Amino acid sequence: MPVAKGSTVDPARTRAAILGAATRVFYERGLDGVGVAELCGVIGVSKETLYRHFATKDALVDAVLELRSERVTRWLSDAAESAGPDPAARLAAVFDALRQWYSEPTFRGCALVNAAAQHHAPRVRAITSRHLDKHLALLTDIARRAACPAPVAVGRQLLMLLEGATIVADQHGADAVGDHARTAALALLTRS
Amino acid sequence: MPVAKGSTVDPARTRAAILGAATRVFYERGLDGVGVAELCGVIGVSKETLYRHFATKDALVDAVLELRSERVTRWLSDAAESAGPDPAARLAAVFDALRQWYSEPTFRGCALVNAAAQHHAPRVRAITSRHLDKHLALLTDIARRAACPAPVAVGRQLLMLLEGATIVADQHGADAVGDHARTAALALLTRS
DNA sequence: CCATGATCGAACCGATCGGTACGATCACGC
DNA sequence: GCGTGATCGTACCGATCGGTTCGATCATGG
Repeated sequence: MPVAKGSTVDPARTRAAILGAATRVFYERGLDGVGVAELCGVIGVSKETLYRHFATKDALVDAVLELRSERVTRWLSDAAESAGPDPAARLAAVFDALRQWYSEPTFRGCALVNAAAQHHAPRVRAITSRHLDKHLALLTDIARRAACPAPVAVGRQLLMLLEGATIVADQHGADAVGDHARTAALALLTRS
Repeated sequence: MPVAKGSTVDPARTRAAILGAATRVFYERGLDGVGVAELCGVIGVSKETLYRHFATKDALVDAVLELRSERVTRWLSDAAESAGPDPAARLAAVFDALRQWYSEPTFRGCALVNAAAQHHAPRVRAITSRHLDKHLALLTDIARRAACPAPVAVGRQLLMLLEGATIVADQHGADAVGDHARTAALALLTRS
C-alpha cells in the first residue's frame, strides 16, 4: 500500500478522520447547525488542514453524504444477503435491521433525507435521490424474487414504507414503529 | 367585529399577510434559506413592522408551522369527511388528496417534516410531532371504522405510508407515487 | 542535516445574519 | 386640525459564518 511521502502523518488517514467526525457531527446537529470552526475543534484539526482536504464546506458535505449513502446501502443489502434466498426472509431482515437502527440512541432519521430537507441545493438533492434509487433497487429485487405481478410498484410501496417508518420513528419514537413497518412490509409483499 | 382603532391599516391584516407570505417563502426556500431582510422584501413590509407582530424570527417560524399544520390537517380531514362513512372510501379520498398535492408544481414535501429536519430545536420538533399525531388520529379512526383488529397498528402503518409517500414524491417525482401509495394504503386497510 | 510537506493556532477578511433605533409618512378618531 | 399609532426606509450593531493567510513546529526521506 502506498504511504505518505515526506510527511509526518498519512494524509489519507487525516482525511478519513475528518470525514468520520464530520459525518457524526453533521448527523447530530444538522449541516448548517455546525460551523467549520467548531467542526475543526471537534475533529481536532486546524481549518487549514480541513481546507487542504476539502475545497469547501459544501464539498465536505457532499463527501460525507456520499460516504453515508454507501454505508447505509451496503448495510441494508448485507442484511438482505445474509437472510438467504427467500424473498420474505430478505425483506424481514431489511426491516429488522431498520428496527435495530431506530432504537439506537443516536438515531436521528435518515441523514440523506434530512440533508435534502435542509440544503435545497440540487447537488445534495441529487445525492439523496440516488440514495433512494439504491433502496428502490434492493426492494424491487425482493419483489421480483417474490414473483410479484408488479415488482416495480411493490418496490415503490416498500420504499415509501421504509422512508415513512424512518420519519415516524424519528418524530414519534421508535417504540413499535419497527415492528409495524415490518408487518406492513410483509403484508405488501405477499398480498393479492 | 372589532376593528383597528386609531391606525391606518388593520394590524391583524398585516399580521396575516406576513404569515401568508412567510409560509410560502419558508416552504420554497427553507427556514434558514431566507433571511429576515429578504423575507421583508418579499412581503413588502419593513423589519420594524415584522418585529412588531412577531417577537423573533423563531416565533414567526413557530406561527407559520402551527398555521400550516392546522391547514393541512383540516384539508385531509375534509377530504375524508366528504367521502362519506365507508372507511375504504375515506382512506382513498385522503390518498387522492395527497396525490393531487404531490403533482402541484410548488410541492416540496411536508413543510413540518422538512422544518424538523432543519431546526433541531425542540419547539419545532414538538410542533411536527403533534402534526403527525393529528394524521395518526385521522388514520386510526379510519382503521377503527373498518373494524381492523388492531386499528392503532394499522393507523401507524398508514401514517408511515403517508409520510413515506410524501418523501418519495418529493425526491423521486410525483409520477405514480400517489397511485402506488393509494393502492398500498387500501391493501393495508383491508388485509387479513 | 537539511529540505519537504503536513499540520497547528491564531489572526484576519468580507459577507451575512437577526435584531434595534430613528426620522419621516400618512390615515384615521377625537 | 391634531394627536395617535402603524408603517416605511435606512442605517446601524454585534455576532457568526465560510474561507484565507502566515509564522512556527515537527517528523521524515534524501
